[in-house]
Amino acid sequence: MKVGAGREEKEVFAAYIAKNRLKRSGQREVILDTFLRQERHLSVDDLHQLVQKRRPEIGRTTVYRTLKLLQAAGLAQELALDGQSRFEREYKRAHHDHFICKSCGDILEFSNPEIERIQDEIAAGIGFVIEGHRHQIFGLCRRCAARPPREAARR
Amino acid sequence: MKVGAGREEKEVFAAYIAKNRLKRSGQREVILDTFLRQERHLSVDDLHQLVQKRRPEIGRTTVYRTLKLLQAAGLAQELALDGQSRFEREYKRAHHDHFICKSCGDILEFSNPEIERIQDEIAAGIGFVIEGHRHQIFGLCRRCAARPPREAARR
DNA sequence: GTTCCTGCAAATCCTTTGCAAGTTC
DNA sequence: GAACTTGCAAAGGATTTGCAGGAAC
Repeated sequence: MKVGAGREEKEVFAAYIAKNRLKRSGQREVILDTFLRQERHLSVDDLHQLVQKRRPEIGRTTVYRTLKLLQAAGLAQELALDGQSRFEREYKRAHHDHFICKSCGDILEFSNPEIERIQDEIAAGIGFVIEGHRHQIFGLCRRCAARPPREAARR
Repeated sequence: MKVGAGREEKEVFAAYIAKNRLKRSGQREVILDTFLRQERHLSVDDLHQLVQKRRPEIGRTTVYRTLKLLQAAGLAQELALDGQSRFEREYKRAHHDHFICKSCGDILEFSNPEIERIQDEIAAGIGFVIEGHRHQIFGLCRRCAARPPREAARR
């Protein structure tokens, strides 16, 4: 991640806090900063663990709650997977969908304007007003597909 | 649903039972029959309630377990939504994806070969082997979109 | 008889909520 | 000091599992 990146997002968060008459707190600062330093798609637990390395006393509940704020502020986006949700940065990022490797759990992004266009077209055809969508493709990533029947990694 | 429909599926289920040395049971029969009579996308609870009208003593657990069998036999497909799963008939039905109305909960189906083709193309490009996908579009169905800000119906 | 099924209650898993104590403004 | 936050424990909701009793083969 680029040096200095995240500054803008921190300002957005500060503005969100101010606008909604909420309060700043050390926990929120650490959670946001930790979140911004990651490129991966983090589960709440992933983030909580990273946060605890810096401030062991911060609880999982606070991570859940802060993530809700980040979503409301447009900084984080939830990726609703099967068992648990994962979160990724959203600020100034273009819309995209995901490939999810069932073997190693890796998540790859993709986007295609043509698919979006067709979706809109079909929706318009039936009078459906789109508010959001979830397009996830499951399977094996290149590496896992290459590694034959061996056993699956984590997950 | 057409008269007599479901017969084929019952045969498929019987074959599945036999092949796997499982046993037939009244519960399974009623659950399958009830499932086949529905066109909607049923939650486990929906199905359980319908089943109980015919055989009040059948428990939810058995419905869960039978639904797993139906999936394994290729007769039912799970639609993994946010809070709870819903199930739809799968046997000899073409692949399709869903529009889900956030207001009335209605689920509409759609399919587009072009989207599937593009997906395959992108996957091939990154060496990803597709095993399945979930493509759900949320928003408001025609009727709910027409009915302005009034309050939302069920969920 | 053996093996499979069933229903209940209990257990899981992830996420949310109640609450008393601690912070921020 | 009022209003918001926090962390813990408890609550929730959907789904699964342990188990003893009951069917099917």
